[in-house]
Amino acid sequence: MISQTTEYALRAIVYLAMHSDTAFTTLQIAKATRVPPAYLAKVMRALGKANLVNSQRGFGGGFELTRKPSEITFLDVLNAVEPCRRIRKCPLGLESHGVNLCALHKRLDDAAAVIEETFAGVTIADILAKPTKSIPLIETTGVN
Amino acid sequence: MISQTTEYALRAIVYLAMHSDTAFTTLQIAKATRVPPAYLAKVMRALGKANLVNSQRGFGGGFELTRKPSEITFLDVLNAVEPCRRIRKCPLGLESHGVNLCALHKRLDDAAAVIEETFAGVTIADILAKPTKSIPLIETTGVN
DNA sequence: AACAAATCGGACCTCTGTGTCCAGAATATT
DNA sequence: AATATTCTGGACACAGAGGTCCGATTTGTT
Repeated sequence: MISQTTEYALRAIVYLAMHSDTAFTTLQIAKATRVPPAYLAKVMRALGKANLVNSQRGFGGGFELTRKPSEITFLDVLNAVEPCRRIRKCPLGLESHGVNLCALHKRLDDAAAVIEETFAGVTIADILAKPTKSIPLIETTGVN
Repeated sequence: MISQTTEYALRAIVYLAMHSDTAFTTLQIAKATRVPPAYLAKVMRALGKANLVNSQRGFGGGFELTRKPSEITFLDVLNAVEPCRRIRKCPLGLESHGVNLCALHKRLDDAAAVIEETFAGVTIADILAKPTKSIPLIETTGVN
């Protein structure tokens, strides 16, 4: 359902959110999130263009979030890398249907709508706050 | 969200449901549903393997549903052509996470789960019954 | 038996998502 | 000023989805 690229983008954003106010290089993020470094570089550029992260070149540079984790939603990240394609008009091109979707396409679009709405309501801060057995991106040793 | 192939498959199934107890050739279905004929042939084979349609070769042959529209769900069709990939274990391969998804992946899997559950609850009969302004696959002239 | 109508199966093509790589531009340190 | 570090932008490679095509096989009609 969700593309690989979107998942990578979310991992990176979550990682940055876990270590606020510090810049991280592509390589650092890639290592921590286990995303192919060269590909993550491309994803980070997309996140930059969407203004979700600031980038700083040169020595000591890297990426950091442009706003607080509580102000970044899943949908923001999704839209940055893979625009959510809703069904706006009849895919068959039937003139008489036009914008009035038939039951079939209405149902399909409803599914997309649910995802969109759900993701719009979930922030990165929610992910950090949620107490689960596993901590995002972190490998816990038996010591815990 | 939903693949092109799945949409094609649904169109074909809905079309057959609208004309029960008659066999239709790939070409007939393709024309009515506006799906590329050669590709629909491949999709129909998949639907046949999933036992959603019966196929009859030779003169007068074609496809028809194996069961009543009320007994075929969206999920049946989805699974026939594009198995729904849920997140079963940590995509990073973190040992400590394993089957206990972290908040991030839990959310992503939840989205997939919602689609899966929703589609499991919608039958082809529902699509036919639903009175909307537009009738699935049918171009209505101004006469209506 | 011969023929025509259909599906079946697989080979092949194209395009997009995923992924790699490298030269160039910006920036901090020395 | 020289150098090392890091992002930027684009070219290239690979795999899978979407799509085409054709010979082989089954089946009904004549």
